[in-house]
Amino acid sequence: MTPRKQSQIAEREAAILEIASDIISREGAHALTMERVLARVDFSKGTLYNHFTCREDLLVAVHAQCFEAHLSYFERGALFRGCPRERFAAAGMGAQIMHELDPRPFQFSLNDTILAVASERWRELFRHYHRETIAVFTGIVRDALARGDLPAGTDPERVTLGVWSLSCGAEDIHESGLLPQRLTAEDFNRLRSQLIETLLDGFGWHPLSSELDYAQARERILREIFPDEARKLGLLR
Amino acid sequence: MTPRKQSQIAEREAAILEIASDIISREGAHALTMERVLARVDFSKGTLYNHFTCREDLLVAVHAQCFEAHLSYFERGALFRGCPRERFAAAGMGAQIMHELDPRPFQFSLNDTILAVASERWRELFRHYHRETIAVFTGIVRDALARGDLPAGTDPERVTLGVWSLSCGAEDIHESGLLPQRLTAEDFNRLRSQLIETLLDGFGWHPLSSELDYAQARERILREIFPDEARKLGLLR
DNA sequence: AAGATAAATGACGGATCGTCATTTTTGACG
DNA sequence: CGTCAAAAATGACGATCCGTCATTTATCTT
Repeated sequence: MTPRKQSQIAEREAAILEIASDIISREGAHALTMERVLARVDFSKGTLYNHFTCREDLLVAVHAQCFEAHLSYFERGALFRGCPRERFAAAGMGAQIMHELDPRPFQFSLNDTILAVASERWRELFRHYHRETIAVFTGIVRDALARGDLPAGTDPERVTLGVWSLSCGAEDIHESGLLPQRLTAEDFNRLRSQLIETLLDGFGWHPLSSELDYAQARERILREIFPDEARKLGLLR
Repeated sequence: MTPRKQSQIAEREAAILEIASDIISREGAHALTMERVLARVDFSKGTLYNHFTCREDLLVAVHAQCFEAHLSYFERGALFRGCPRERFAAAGMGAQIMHELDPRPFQFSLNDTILAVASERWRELFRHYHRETIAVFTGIVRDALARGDLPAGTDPERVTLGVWSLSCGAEDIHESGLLPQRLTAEDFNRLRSQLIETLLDGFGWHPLSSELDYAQARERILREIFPDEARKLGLLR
């Protein structure tokens, strides 16, 4: 296979994913159909099915890509020079910043049955990024445990699972439109962050949110880790 | 309309909901199609569409029914004679017991777009039970606030939202099969309960889980509130 | 240039959706 | 009971979407 040809195929794949992602962000996952992708593309159905074995496969691929995009932000946040609890918050802020730069509603959880019918290629990529993401957060929790910031015997995976669940669940509920009062995206993100901090307080992770100046920590994180993005969003300078 | 006729229509509706619920619990919501419901019923498509305007409408109706079924258990738990924190736990146990008696995987959150296309009848019924359920929990939180068990100024709705999010999110993640280790339903329920208790500790809701004998509280709740169900499940006597 | 391999095509059968003109049932009333 | 209007039930229909596969086209090898 000539490189020319290879890159053409890769471009096409990227284009499909871009279109699929656009449809999902505009109208939700249920609106993603192969026919609609085809309508916005200049090659045939058979070629589309060479890249993605079925509708679910494409859905998983979009999710995997989204995970990949988030992961780099999580990792940057985890590099913040501060105590583990600040680093954990910084990693979370990474996702929020990314979301504000490119606001695509996104569920990080995929149904079992959807994953099952997807191709091995995309399913494993999705699982890979999922594991990597969990690992970033769990790594920070382990650091906190090593320093004695968390009670000995705390299961690091349980902390991550709790935060992850809370985050996904809040997203779900927000998207269902069933919240008593309608919140702006910004208010909702603040609420979610506060709930996560409350949960971490519940684990006894020091310094507790009452012992930490969050406004200042947030300022430092933005300045030191996400300066360009923060400026672009008008959060800095 | 003669009563004979009316009850026949009501029976039919119940039958449809039962079949739909069965399909969903066996194969997931994606497997619910009008055609498959029709295949298990002895009347025609047009009649089915007299009861439910579209697939999504039926989905919302099933969810509303499930909410209704849970609500009575939540309410029973809330009547437990104990401190608010115990009552909150008792309400949650109600849902678990019901789930074990009739194990149907269930998401309490419905997509915005699904609710939007459903008929007003079922959508409003769903919203009604949703609000009622939230109100049960939020009522207990208010009682705790009134007694000074929670820090003054705590927003009761935020507590409920946090618990609800955590609960739904954990369910999602469990069903995605992405947990590192595979958990039994029982282990998962225990894990979820513990995460919720941790979150409530984070809110500073006294008595904290460390200050309370949970095994004993659980025993009392089963004995006093859910004696029949607990015995049937072999949790008592 | 010819043959072999890989990629692309789109027509097709099948499932499902939701509609609606038509038929059947029901109930009210003389 | 017979008539007739309203209500309920029917199922054929057009439309959308799925995923396949025999065929055509492009690319590579020698």
